[in-house]
Amino acid sequence: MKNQEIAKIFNEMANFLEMEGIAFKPYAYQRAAYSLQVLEEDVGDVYRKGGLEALQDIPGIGKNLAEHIEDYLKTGKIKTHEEYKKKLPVKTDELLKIEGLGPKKIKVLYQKINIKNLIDLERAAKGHKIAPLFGFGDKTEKNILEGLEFIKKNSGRFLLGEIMPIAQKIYGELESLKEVEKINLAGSLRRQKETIGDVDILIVSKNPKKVVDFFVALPGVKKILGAGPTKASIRLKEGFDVDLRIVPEKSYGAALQYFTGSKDHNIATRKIAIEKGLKLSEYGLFKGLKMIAGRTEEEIYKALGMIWMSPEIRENEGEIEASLKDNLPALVELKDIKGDLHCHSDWDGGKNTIEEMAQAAIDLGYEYIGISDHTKFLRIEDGLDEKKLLRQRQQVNEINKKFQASGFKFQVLQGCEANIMNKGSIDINDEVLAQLDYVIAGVHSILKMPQREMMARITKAMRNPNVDIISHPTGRLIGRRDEYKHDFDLMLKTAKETGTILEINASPQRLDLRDLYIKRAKNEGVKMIINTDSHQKEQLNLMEYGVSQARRGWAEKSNIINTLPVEELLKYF
DNA sequence: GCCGTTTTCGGCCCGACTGTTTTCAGTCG
Repeated sequence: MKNQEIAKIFNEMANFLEMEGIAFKPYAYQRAAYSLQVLEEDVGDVYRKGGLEALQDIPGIGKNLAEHIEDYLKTGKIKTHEEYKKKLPVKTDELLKIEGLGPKKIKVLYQKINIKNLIDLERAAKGHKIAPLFGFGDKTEKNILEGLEFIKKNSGRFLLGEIMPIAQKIYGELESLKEVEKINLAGSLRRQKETIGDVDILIVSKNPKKVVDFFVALPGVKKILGAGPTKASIRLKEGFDVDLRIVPEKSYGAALQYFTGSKDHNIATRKIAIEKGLKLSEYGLFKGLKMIAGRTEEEIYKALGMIWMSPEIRENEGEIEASLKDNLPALVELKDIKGDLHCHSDWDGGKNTIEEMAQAAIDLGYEYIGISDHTKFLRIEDGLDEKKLLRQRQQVNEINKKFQASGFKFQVLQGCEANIMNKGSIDINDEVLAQLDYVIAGVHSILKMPQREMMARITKAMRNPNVDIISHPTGRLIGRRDEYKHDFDLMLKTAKETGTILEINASPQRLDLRDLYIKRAKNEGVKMIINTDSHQKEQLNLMEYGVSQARRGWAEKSNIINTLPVEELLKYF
C-alpha cells in the first residue's frame, strides 16, 4: 500500500507551502493526506481500476493532487516535492515536534543559520546562536532546549489506560475546589481514543483566576506552558500536558462540544453552521450577534438540525451524515456486558484461582465468567495439556454445582486460549476441545509470516469446528508492535462463513480489534466479543476500554456476543 | 489546491496566549 507513503509526502508538502507563506494550499494538502491515511483501498488499485478520474473521487483529491499521485505511482517520486526538498532541505517533520516551532520559524532557522534537523538545532541552541536572531529571543531558545529534552524522553502519545487514572485524579482535585461549578474531561480522552496526546479539562467558574492558580500549582507540575485568564497548560512529571479551559455557564455546551473534537468533526459542524448562516465557536452558536444555543451540546446539535451523538464517534467518519439523517447507531454500553470470556486463572500461572475470578465477576454484576487458560504450546505461561484441561473441567463443574445448590444464578464456563500453530493446527486435540464450553484460539508464535501463509494459518484454525473465537486477531501492541501481515477482508469472509467470533481485546495496549476493523466487522455482520484477557482479577475492570473501542467502531449490542444471557451464548457456541 | 441544494469564483473553522518586532505574527488546539 502506497497510501501512507503518499500521505507523508503530502503532509511534507503542506509544511513546505506553509514555510513559503502560501495560504490555503497547505490545508488542501493536509486534507488529502488525511483522506489517504484513512482510505481502506490501496490507492494504486484505485488508480489501476479507474485512472485519474477515480483518484478524484477520493475526498480532497482534485485534478492536481491526482496527477501528483499518478506521478508517485509511476516514478516513486513527486516532482514538485523533489523541487521543494532541494530548495528547503529541512527535516520539517522532526523540527515541528518542538513545541513553539512552526513552519515560519523553521524557515528562518534554516535561512539564517542553516538548521536542517534536530541535531543542528540542539547544537545551535546550546551555542546561543538562536536568541540573537530577529524574531527569536532568550525565552524561545530556552523553550527549544526544553522541547529537545522533552521529545528525547517521550514518544508523544500515551495509552488511554495509562493516562485515564492520572487524569481522573486531577479531575477529582479540581472538582473539590469550591470555585468549580461544572467540570468535564474533553478532548481525545472523552472520545476514548486508544492513545492520548494530552488531557483536556473544561470548567465553569465565576472565579477563573482562582481555578487557574490552583491548577498550575497542582502537585506533579513540571512546567507551566501557559496561564491566562481563561486557559492554562501544564506539563506533568509523567511527561504529558494538561490543558484547562474555563468558560461561562451559558457557553458550557458549546465549549464542551468544541474541546471534545475531533478537529475534523468540529470543522464539519462549523461548516454546517456556516451553511445555515450561523457561526459556531466555543462560546456558542450565533446568528449575527445573537446567541441562539450554547448551554448544552444537545441544543447546539439540535439548532444545526442534528441529533446529539456520543463523543466516541465524533471523528468525521460518517457520524455527521448519520446525525443529520437521524440514523445514528445505538452504541453498546458497559452495562450490556453480561460476562467476560477471556480470563486466565492460577492454573496457567495467572494470579487468582477460578473461585476468586468468579467472585470478582459477580462483584461486577456479571452472569458468567469464562476461564480460558493458555494451552501446552506456551510453556512460558505454563500452558495446560489435555489431561489438565479435563481435570480443570471437573473443578469447574464442582464450582457450578455449588452455585446451583445455593440458588445463585451465576455460571463459570470453561474454555481455553489455544495456540494456532504455524500451519493452522490447534495444539490441543479435538476430542478434548469438544468437551469445553467454548474455544478461543490465538496466534502467539512466529508473528512475522508472509501475509499468505499467515492467512492460511488463521483461516484453517477458523474452519476447525471446535474453534469459536479468535483472540487479539491482528496481534498488534499499540506503539510497540505492528499488526502481523493479515488480510482483514479474508478474515471477515472466513469468519462469516464459519460463524467464528472475533475478539475485541480490552487490554489497553492491545485494543485489538481496533475501531476501524470493528466498523468493518459490523458492516459484514461478523459477530464480536469484548474480553479483558485478565491475568488477575483486578484486570476485569479493563472491560470499559474494550467497550469504548467497540463504541468507537460503531458497535451495537447485537454485534457483541457477550451481551447475551448464558443460555443463548452457549447455544450460539 | 479543493469545492459547490446560494457558487465553476471566491471562499477556505475560530479563538487564546506567548514572545518579541511594543503591535501583532506565529503557534497551538
